[in-house]
Amino acid sequence: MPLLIVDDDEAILQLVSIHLEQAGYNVKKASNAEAALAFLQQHPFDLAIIDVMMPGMNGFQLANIVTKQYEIPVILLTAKGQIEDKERGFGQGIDDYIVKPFETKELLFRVNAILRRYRKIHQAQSVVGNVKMDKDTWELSIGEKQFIWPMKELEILLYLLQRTGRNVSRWDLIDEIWGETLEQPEFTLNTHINRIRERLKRAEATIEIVTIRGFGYRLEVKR
Amino acid sequence: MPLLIVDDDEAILQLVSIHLEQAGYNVKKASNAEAALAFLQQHPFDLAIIDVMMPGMNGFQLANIVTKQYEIPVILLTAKGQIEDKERGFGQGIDDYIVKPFETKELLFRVNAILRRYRKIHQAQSVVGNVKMDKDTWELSIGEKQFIWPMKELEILLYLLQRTGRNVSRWDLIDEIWGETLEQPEFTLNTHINRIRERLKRAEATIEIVTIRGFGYRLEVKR
DNA sequence: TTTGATTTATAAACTCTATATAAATTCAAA
DNA sequence: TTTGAATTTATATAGAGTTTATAAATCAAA
Repeated sequence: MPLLIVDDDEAILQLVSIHLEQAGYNVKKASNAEAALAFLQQHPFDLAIIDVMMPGMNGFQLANIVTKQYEIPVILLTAKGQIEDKERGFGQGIDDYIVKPFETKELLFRVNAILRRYRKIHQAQSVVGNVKMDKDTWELSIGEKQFIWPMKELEILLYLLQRTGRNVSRWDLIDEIWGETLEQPEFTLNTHINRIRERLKRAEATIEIVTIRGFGYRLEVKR
Repeated sequence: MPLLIVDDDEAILQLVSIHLEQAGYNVKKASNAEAALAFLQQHPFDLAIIDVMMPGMNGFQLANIVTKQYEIPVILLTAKGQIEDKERGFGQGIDDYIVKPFETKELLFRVNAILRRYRKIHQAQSVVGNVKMDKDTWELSIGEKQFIWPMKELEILLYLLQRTGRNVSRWDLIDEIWGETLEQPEFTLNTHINRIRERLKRAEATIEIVTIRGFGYRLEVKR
């Protein structure tokens, strides 16, 4: 899960990212607000950790943009003296504060907590392996990249994603995706499955569609 | 966003205005109440920061006029000994006090907070790539140049800007921009998108509108 | 009269489906 | 166990149909 951490202090950047990466997160580092915004424009993140005190645009301003525009939770890092900042940030979309100096364990704990909470709310996503798909907007990301695929292929992939690890019959799939109206449903489905496989391979997805001969398909996580 | 700061102390005037300008505000300076009133008559302001202790008309009197007559929020700057002044001002439209000496950062926080409260919009600008748009004034700049575009196109662009990197359905867009009343919404939207693209290209914007066939559009930063 | 918004008309692009052909698997018979 | 026909699935390609883009015309408002 991609996180963004923004701090002008290189040491903290390193320290924090090492620990978060160890915990399985994908961490991008920015040493100022401008760099952070650039990252945000390129990739989707699930959470941002932002230092309040920075040269140029400060953490509060950045946090505001992040919460409003990108709608992801934010954790602010604030120095000891500025605890009153808390009041100013809460209720503005800031999800948590951590006062420097802090234990990395504590940070990790909070990150986990927030993401857990947040994911419950935003459960419009199907995630399997390194493939993530948003049911509402059809946004598809594989690894860090976002992809634009033809609709039919997205529909089929979603159907399979939602049944990962289970056998899905050809006819269930055909019924679900097409209803009745298809003259040569068998071959048409073949074609689509074939194309999806190609794309998954090209995108280096960690999932694959396995053929269940005589029955249908099954989506699995590669290992 | 235009702010007015009134103080007889030239040093403070300078210090504060530099910081506020850095934060993206448009700051006008007045060194006494008379000059301040002259400014207020000429230009609309969104907030005034006023020193209590001034030669001639004092800060309280000025603040009263400002809040009553121009109906904008006021922050009073008060020296350490005069904290009892607080009682005098609150309930009169004074929104906040700051005691000298103060951190410019603190002032900035309060300014942001108050403006937010007042106009509910706080991040009045959308910035993506080299495109910047002010939601209040519809000012649009691409690179260094400013542009005047037709309203409909600005509305659509803003909607997309605020959802950069996300897929936006045609119908969300149409609903948002037009509501219901449109006979051929599909084609109308096409036309507008087309024009926006032309203009973005001519202005050498670093963003582009990508088509999500069968769904809608998505605004992205070019690379 | 000029500018912006919408509609209409036409062109272009892309998806989907169908078809053709190849490859793989199954199964039965030798 | 091997072989080969039958069956199922994979892959490649092309045409039909749909969606979107573009250009031009009309309408409305300033």
